[in-house]
Amino acid sequence: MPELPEVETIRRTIAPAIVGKEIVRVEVLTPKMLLGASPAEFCQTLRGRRFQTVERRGKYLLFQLEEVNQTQAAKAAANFWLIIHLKMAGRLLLHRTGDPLEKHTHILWGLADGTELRYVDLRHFGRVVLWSGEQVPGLEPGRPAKASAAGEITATPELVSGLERLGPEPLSAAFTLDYLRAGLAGRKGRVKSLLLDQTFIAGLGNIYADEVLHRAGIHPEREARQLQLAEVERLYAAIREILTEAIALRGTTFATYVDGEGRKGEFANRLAVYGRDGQACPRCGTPVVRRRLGGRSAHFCPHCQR
DNA sequence: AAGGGCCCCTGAAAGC
DNA sequence: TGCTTTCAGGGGCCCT
Repeated sequence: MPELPEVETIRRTIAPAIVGKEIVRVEVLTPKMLLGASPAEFCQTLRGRRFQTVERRGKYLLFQLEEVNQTQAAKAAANFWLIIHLKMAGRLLLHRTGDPLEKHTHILWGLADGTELRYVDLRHFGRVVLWSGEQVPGLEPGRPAKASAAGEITATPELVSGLERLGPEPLSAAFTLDYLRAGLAGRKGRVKSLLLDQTFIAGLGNIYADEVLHRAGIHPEREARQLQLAEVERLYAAIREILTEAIALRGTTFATYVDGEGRKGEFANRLAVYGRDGQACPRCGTPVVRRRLGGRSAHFCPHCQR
């Protein structure tokens, strides 16, 4: 379940190991993970290019590519991006070329220095898109951008349209108390459902939504528009605090998550409610409750969260 | 607008 | 003990 802190940790561990390095070999072992290009197009386009930047937007990873030894004209003509969403169980791992292949390895990028970036995904839910365009859609943290004109390779809308429609980055200046207040006002849905809505805020998933609501002392089933200003202020602070702390601890390993170096995240030790149903709330000792909400499990303290 | 259900998929855990 | 069923979940999509 990589959410914003896990994806950011992966970005930070992967980036220094691949930026500036040329891709000399690409293998697609599971074609269905690819959108927008055939395996042959995918491999051919990536070979001979170099990772230029690695960015994150919400739970998406965005790899900008540049051609090795290209002229300025060629540079302008073909700007490619690799867009990856890890969904439930996707992992990006750094290996030496020739290391034994882990089960559920789907894509390999062999680099010129003998290292290899691997996409591994037990659930096969994640997707990888090759995107051609001057700019990648939705990159600005504040407002969704319109898609730039695509080149000869057209990405399948599914993944890219999700990227385009993302709401603001919760740790950016674009995510203000006023934005949160205005967004909650008038919404009849439950506050937790809204926190999980990626078009409202980018990057929260089930774990951090539950943790944020616990820190803010707000019941997940509260109607969004009924929150008082003091509660919205607590919610706003909790979102930024929890995400910042989780990034500092390199994310949460609950089941399968590891970063690019194979390391687990340490925020699991800090979880107050998620996965702790029946155990004592760290604040008041009341047993944590788990309840089905919108097809997902919600964990909360019935005493602290009203 | 918002909620429910379905789907993708595998492996762990629970049920029989 | 061993086979079968259930469940977990990000998010797109469809239907009401």
